Amino acid sequence: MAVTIKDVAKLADVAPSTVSRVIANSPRISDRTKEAVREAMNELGYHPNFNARSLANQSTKTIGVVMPNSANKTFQNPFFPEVIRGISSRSHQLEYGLYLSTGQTEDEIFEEVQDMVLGKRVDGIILLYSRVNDKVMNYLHQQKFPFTVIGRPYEPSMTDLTYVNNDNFKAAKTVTEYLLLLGHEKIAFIGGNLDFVVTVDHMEGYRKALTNAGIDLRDEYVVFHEELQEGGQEAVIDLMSLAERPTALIVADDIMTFGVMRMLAEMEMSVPDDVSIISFNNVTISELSSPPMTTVDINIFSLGYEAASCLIDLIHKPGIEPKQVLIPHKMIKRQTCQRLTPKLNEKAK
Amino acid sequence: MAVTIKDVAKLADVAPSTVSRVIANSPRISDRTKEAVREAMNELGYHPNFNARSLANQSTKTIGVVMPNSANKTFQNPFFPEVIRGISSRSHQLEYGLYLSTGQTEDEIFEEVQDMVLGKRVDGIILLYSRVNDKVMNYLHQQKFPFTVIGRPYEPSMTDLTYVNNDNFKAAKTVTEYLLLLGHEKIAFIGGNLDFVVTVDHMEGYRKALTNAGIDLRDEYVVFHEELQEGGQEAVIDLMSLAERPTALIVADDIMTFGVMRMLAEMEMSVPDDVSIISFNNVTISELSSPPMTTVDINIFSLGYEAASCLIDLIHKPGIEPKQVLIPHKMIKRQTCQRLTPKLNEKAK
DNA sequence: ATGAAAGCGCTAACAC
DNA sequence: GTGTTAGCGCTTTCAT
Repeated sequence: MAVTIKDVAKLADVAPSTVSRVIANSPRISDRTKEAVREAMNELGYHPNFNARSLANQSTKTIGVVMPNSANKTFQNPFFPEVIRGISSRSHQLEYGLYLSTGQTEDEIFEEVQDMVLGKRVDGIILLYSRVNDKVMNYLHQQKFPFTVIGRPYEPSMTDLTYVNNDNFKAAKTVTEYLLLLGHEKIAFIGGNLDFVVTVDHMEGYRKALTNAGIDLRDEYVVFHEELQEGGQEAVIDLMSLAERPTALIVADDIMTFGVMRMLAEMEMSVPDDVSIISFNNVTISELSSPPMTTVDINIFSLGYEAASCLIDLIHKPGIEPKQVLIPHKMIKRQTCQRLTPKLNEKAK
Repeated sequence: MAVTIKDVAKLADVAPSTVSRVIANSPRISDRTKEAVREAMNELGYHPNFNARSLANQSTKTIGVVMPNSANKTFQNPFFPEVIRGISSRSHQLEYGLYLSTGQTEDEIFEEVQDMVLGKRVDGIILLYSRVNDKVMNYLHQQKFPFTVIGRPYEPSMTDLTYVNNDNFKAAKTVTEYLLLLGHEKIAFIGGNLDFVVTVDHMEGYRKALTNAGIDLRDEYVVFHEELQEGGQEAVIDLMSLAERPTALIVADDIMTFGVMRMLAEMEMSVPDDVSIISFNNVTISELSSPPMTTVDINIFSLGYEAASCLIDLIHKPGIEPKQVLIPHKMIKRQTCQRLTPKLNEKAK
């Protein structure tokens, strides 16, 4: 079909194996022949066939990126383009390609992952989420296939995994303490899907801070919602229907916060005068809410970048120690948090 | 290494070719042997090797997705996850995988694309953008490699391309007319990067509507900005510094609109009381601006879905006629447009 | 320093 | 219906 290594060999008057060595830039080939072969390549417009290479090499130079089921709107979150940008960036540097999962349901994704590993379609996999008791993660683990997780494995027993994560527990704790310092005591927590480990960690941080402060955790103040924007809106309805309205809200995700703020505006409640809000992620549009939201920057790009780094390391040195990378976070104070005034406290009742 | 077709053949006591035929579910194999072979497969846990298949077949069953250079923030737009979701959905149905470009600059991307086609890494390519005089598009075209474009080719002469697009000209024209009907005459246009064909089309639609209405197009009212959110903010500064401020804004992209609205809020100008805004795309967060923005839904998911459909068609039937698919758009009226009152007209001066 | 040849795992043309 | 065999294009011992 196309021009192959043989054609080049013929033209350069050498053996195919020599051409192969030139491609690999083997030091055992004389500069003279290297030159000649390269010339022949150019003349013929030779380009190595990827599949042939992969087959002979048992290596594809591509990494699989597995997203959560895109059936629901999770995927709409600007979080994903940004992690992928991070992964992309590092993969490109290290000359790895990216293969994307396309499944919409958990089962479809599981099938795809099996295909990727058993069919040797990729050299390693990055999991873009960490769900409690996740089939895919268990499978990869048990297959001993190179993979890294963005987030933390749900089981402490999975100590031999490589993952990159934020200290979500601490972030949530700090954020709660911050609100406490501002005088808030009725602090509600609007979490994401409880199946995701990050949600659990947020929850625990929130709980811990309250406990430390000697404040009872009220069940009515803790709600979880899967859907991003709709969830935010529903959560607000639930929370603001309570006899004792919260004066501050901790929201799992910036996009959700947009929903929260929208609904609050509709109720003619003002942020931060009537209620303070702080959330997580600091995606790019976050600074464009009205008012701009206070949030925790979790360094999404780095999460992706490091995950790719670790994975490729894992691929190159199979026996290597599992590594846990913690990406720092940082509170970004903008305009949705305010000191609680006694007057507001009244009003809230 | 792993279990191959030969192992299965041996166990089932047939020839390797028979096993291959069973995989392809060839009708020329008796049900009896099919059963036997399948059993052997299960017993051994056989899974076909992808690379071997691709090599023998000259077909990879994967499609390359090429994004604009992610170095700048273009990529942050929720537009991309959504097109990809569309592409994903269709590809999955048709059992194609997705391979993503990772290059950050135009040159890097070009190199990658060459690799994909020359290295036979993918069977076809979807271009997620359409830039004026784009190297990649030209290359693909000249190589006669199967590809589809989301957007319209910049050259009318490229009549043999398959692409899926919105009628961006018409959408922009309609939107301008709508503002005109609301009594606005000082209508500004905030466009995206002029290198993108969509920007040109928007521009033309805007111009046409004004001309039809007998209104002169003022150069000061037309600004272009590459960066999404920052661009929106800068544009507002420029526009509102004019002696005669516009009373209405047409913004190329919802995300930009967030920036626009943020800046307007900072200037204490109210939307839609002081200025009306209408924009394009209707990404998911669009309804969560305050106030919720009026925008044109361009059906992003369908753009991706159809692009994948067309491409795979192109791959299966090489000689097929090029096709142009037009995805309908729809104005979504929310709360950022208002009839111009004489009083407002005064104020604007 | 280079060549010959086997093999990566699968498909397909050709036999029977 | 099923087996034989020759590739697909590259890498990699093993010779020399």
